[in-house]
Amino acid sequence: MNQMTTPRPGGRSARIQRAVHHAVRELERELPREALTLPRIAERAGVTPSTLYRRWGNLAELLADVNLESMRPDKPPADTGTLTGDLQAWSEQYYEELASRPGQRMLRDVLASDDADRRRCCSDLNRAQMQTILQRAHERGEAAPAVETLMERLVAPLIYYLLYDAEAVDRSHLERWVEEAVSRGPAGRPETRR
Amino acid sequence: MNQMTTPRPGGRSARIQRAVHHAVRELERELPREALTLPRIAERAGVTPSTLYRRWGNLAELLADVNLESMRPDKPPADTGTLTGDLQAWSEQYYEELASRPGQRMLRDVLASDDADRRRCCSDLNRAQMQTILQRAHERGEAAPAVETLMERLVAPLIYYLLYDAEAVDRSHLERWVEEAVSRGPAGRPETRR
DNA sequence: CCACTAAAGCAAATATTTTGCGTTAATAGC
DNA sequence: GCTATTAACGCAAAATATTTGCTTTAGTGG
Repeated sequence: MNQMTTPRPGGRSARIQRAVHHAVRELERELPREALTLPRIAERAGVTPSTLYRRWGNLAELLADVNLESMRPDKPPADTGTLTGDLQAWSEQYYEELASRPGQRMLRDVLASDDADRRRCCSDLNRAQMQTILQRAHERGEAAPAVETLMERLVAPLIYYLLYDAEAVDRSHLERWVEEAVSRGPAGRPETRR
Repeated sequence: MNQMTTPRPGGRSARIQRAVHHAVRELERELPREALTLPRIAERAGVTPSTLYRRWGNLAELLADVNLESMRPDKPPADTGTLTGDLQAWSEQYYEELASRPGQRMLRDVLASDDADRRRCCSDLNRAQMQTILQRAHERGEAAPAVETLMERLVAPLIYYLLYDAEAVDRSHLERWVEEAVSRGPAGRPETRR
């Protein structure tokens, strides 16, 4: 059921997968969420609905699959020269992306998925970005917290507010979370090991 | 669309709402999620499906409404005598509740809702629990952090992991989050004001 | 190039959602 | 209390969406 592993990648299946993903992205831009229907997607992709039902099971899983792909970052986080700067830049762009109408929809559609692997994968994308930023800090010789500290102090609050009350967040929140993440808590001094 | 404000609370509407909520809770225990269908709920509640479509719009919003009610705590958090103890107890029971199969479903169904007020309400339930615990700490004369600190350092990481990777959490995580939440970060000393 | 089979297409059978309209019952004004 | 008003419900027909059995197509391995 997971599209990560396309069986028979060498032709029709892959072609259809691309067509369907493309159709979903187009229709997500054109239609309000409640008008997104599986037969409509099938028609746009030039495929019969039963193909989609057989491959993805239902609309929710299809959207989760496509949106997870859309959330995959196309470029590594911006390099601003400092750990704090990198985190600040990352959090701002991440917030912009997920606070938007389509972003909110993506986030919710992915998290609504029944597939635990898919959800974990989504978190791993965030973690990988944090790793990249920490790796750079390390190379510069900056003291840097553990990756889980960044997940708990920056990513988690950010996602929490994006999900429950996106409007309540502003730049000052992001700055505070970044600051508190890099200066680590009293429970542990800043760590340098990657 | 929101059930918080039942129009004509004085009779049939309220009766039907109760019957429907009850039917959903029963069927959630009896059936796997994908078998939960709106006509089935209507039948169990002794109501015609069109009533449900007209009042709630679709299955997702109905489930979100019912599950939000289910998440409303029936009793205040346990009083263990200390702030740390209260937070530890609360986080353990909250984790137990939401890491379970039905808990995971509740959480996702509520957060999948389109209704921003409903989602915010869900967060406010958590915040109110934290407030209660802080209020007690204050009465005992304990130093205590601001409520938002608890939200960011304890509630947010907890929810984040429950959503993305519930199996990755164990008691030691909870203990750490509690500890780091009460000892506040370097960015601000423990606060006493409520 | 052929045999095999996973995946797609097609179409009939089900199930669901939506809608128009008549009916019921809660509420407000008297 | 009694009546007028109207929100919400029930019913049933129509429109959509989903499931399923069977056929066809086209990758893949020999």
